[in-house]
Amino acid sequence: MYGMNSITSRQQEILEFIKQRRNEGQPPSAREIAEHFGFRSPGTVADHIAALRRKGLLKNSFGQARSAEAVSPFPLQRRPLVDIPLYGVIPAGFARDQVQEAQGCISVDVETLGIRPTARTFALEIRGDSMIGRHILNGDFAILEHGVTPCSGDVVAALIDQESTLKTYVLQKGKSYLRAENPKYPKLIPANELVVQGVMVGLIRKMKHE
Amino acid sequence: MYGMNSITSRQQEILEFIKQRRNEGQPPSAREIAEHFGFRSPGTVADHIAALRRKGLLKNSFGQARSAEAVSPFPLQRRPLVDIPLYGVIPAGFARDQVQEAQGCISVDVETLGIRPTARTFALEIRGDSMIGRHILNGDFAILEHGVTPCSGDVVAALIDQESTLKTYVLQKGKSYLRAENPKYPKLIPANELVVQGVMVGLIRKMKHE
DNA sequence: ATTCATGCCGTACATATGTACGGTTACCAA
DNA sequence: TTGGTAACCGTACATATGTACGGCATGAAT
Repeated sequence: MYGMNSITSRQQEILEFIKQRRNEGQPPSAREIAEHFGFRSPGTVADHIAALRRKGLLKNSFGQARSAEAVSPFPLQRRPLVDIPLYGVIPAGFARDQVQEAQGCISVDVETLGIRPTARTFALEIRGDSMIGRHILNGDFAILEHGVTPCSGDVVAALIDQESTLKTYVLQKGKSYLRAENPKYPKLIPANELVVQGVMVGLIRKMKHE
Repeated sequence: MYGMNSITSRQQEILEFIKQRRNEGQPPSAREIAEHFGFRSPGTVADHIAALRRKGLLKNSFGQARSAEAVSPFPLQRRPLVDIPLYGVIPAGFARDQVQEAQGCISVDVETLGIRPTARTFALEIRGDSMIGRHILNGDFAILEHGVTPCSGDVVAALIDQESTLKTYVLQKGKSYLRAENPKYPKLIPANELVVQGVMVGLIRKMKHE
């Protein structure tokens, strides 16, 4: 006996192909796999699928079209994703079904950010360095959640002068303020009449690297 | 005529269902949609699919199983994802097919991080505050790319004393050093003999928020 | 009243797709 | 040699699945 438990290079190729196609859209059908590798028989693919199943590397439902799914090289390979709409400026009102203003979309798996798919989650590109004291930089993407009551010390997005800005929410002696985390912006703004658009729950930074 | 161009609530429901199922794994078949909504005819689903296509909200290939795909409410709805293995400590050697040591997996869409799917991308959970000067905190996840030659000023992961640490790579007078970005760690380590494991290209932060 | 889109039912059909079965070749091990 | 696995080919067959066609009811617009 040889290669009983380890994966062969051919099987590796096929597994990679399936994973790739899944990420691009649909998992491939058996005949699509056959065509890609030049097989003239769908049975050949079935053999490989069976081998990959035996070795616990692939999962698929019996008789279901395009159901091949790679079992995690990692404990959990594909987790539920959230599609987070990306706004440049937060609109004043949150109309539930008006997502037209979204400028883009960020997809991150839920586990990574520790977010429950609230559907009230959105992203905001940071402008300025007013929150550098909290290590939030210009160009970062803040992940926020709408409809959560902020605690003191939370970073929140609020609408000030038609512009949404990120600030620290401070509760002091029963009064709430917004504080910038940069000595250049020493202002403490009363937050009584302000609309808090969301509480920050995560951050994504893209390093400029050309 | 009424409702010619706008989407009806029923169609909205079906579109949402398709999008949800896509995110969870496979797009649904027509009969699965029918079952979910209590339709007793696949033709009903076909009608809705046709309507959604007419309105440019759905895309699907003719005759292909499970190919329903929502056309972006955003410019691009589902983009290619990268599955980034998450290591606690980077192993000394990078064996191409040994991914067992991965402790988890982060899924982010490529566009967001501006990464080409190099398959040599990995993630690392930050320990310590040695890079606080670059606004990288304890508990952050660094996204790194292996096999890239670092430029001066890049943040890199290097293996020091069996531990991988994040440092700034500095090229000075033809010599290369590693520098911590924290006054508490004022050391400048010669990088000649060091193995640079990867260059940092992105960062993901999860705010502790219970 | 007439027309048209929506929203559904049933049935039927074409094909896309998974799966089974038998055969072939090559390689490795006992 | 004998046995087992891998890796293919061909040809079926069962079913999963998309699609077409005709029909019915409702509500809105003309």
